[in-house]
Amino acid sequence: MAAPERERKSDRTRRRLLDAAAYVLNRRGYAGARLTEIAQLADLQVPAVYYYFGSREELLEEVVSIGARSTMEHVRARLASLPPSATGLDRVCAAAGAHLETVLQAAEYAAAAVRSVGQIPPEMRERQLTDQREYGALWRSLLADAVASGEVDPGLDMRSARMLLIGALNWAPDWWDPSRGSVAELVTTTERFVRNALTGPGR
Amino acid sequence: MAAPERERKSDRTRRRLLDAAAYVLNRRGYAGARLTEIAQLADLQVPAVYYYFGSREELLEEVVSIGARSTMEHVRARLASLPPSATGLDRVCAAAGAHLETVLQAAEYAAAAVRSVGQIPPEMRERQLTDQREYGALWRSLLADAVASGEVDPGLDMRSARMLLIGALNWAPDWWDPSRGSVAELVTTTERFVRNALTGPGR
DNA sequence: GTCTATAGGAAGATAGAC
DNA sequence: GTCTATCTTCCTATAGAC
Repeated sequence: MAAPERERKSDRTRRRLLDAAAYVLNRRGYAGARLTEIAQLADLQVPAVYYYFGSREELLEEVVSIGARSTMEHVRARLASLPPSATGLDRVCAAAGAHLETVLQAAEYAAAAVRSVGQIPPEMRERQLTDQREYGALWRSLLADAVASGEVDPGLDMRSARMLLIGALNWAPDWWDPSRGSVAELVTTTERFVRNALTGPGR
Repeated sequence: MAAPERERKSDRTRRRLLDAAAYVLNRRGYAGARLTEIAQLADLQVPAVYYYFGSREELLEEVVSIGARSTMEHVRARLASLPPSATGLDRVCAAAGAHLETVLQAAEYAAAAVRSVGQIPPEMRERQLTDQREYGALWRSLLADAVASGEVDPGLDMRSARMLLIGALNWAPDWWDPSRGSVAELVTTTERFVRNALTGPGR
């Protein structure tokens, strides 16, 4: 029995709420994300939110959590798809491209996660810290590998370089205008930019 | 007559309010910047704010405006101080370093301006657009010069590269921890990072 | 599941005393 | 200049009908 995994209506409504919350969170910031606006976007009245989530905070936290996880998954999947011949630097560039794709399109969630980190309440940040550290560790090891294989400019402090890199990617939702070009084009320039930045001059 | 330009008490209070607003704006985002918190930080009660500013919005807008201008001025000053022998790329790197210095230390204002752009109300953004365009134009011309003198990797789309670059700089306040190193060190790595990113590989 | 009605609180803003 | 008291609005959250 048990019909095919058809998504129940309830699940779809819940997802509509999360989608709406991610959208609003991106545009208004954490404090500015009002339930009225979120509910309206999801074609509901405010009280319906409380059928699905215990509180406004719980809803927003789930958005941030989904965003953080999906970015990590997308990056991991991209890395897994690379041929064994890929160098450490190739892997870094691929990760950068995948991260960028996620914050730009895969969902508003990733952008929301990334951009409201600085504004969420302390206890919530605490809970998200595990995921963040895991993602930070992934990048650290990617860069360490590239350094170890001698592909990276030794004149760079790796912690700073890593953060500059991630900053460049995370800021993209702020200025990127889909009508001015495809994600793919931007990803191409970005991967080149990253490769240049890390490789350095005369080798 | 007319005593030396001693700052009046009123001016000092006004500045305290602006400082407090910049601080809060950075940490809470645009919607989260409450007058109660701002006033408290400035050792005042909320109504006193209205003696100096017409509204909460007016106060926050002045913070953003000061931030945008001071970044531009700092960058301009740095560029003016370079020897005529500086190449286009040298100038780009110097501008990046100056921009970074400003958002990291010169004031909370610059960081506030840069980081809440995405959250401020539309009419306010409209008014700030002139300054932003001017700053954008400055960067465009810096990069165009560097391209013209053949110092830049022709494989890069310049608009994307410019935005990635500025993003990397603007994100720094989010992760930079003064206790882990000096601004000067970070500036050094950043200038190298930028030079690498734009120069490209084998020349 | 989703609504209407409403409680409870907090925020921006004003009035007017000092 | 700065305060206390207060108005109004808006938001989160709950009660309870359908």
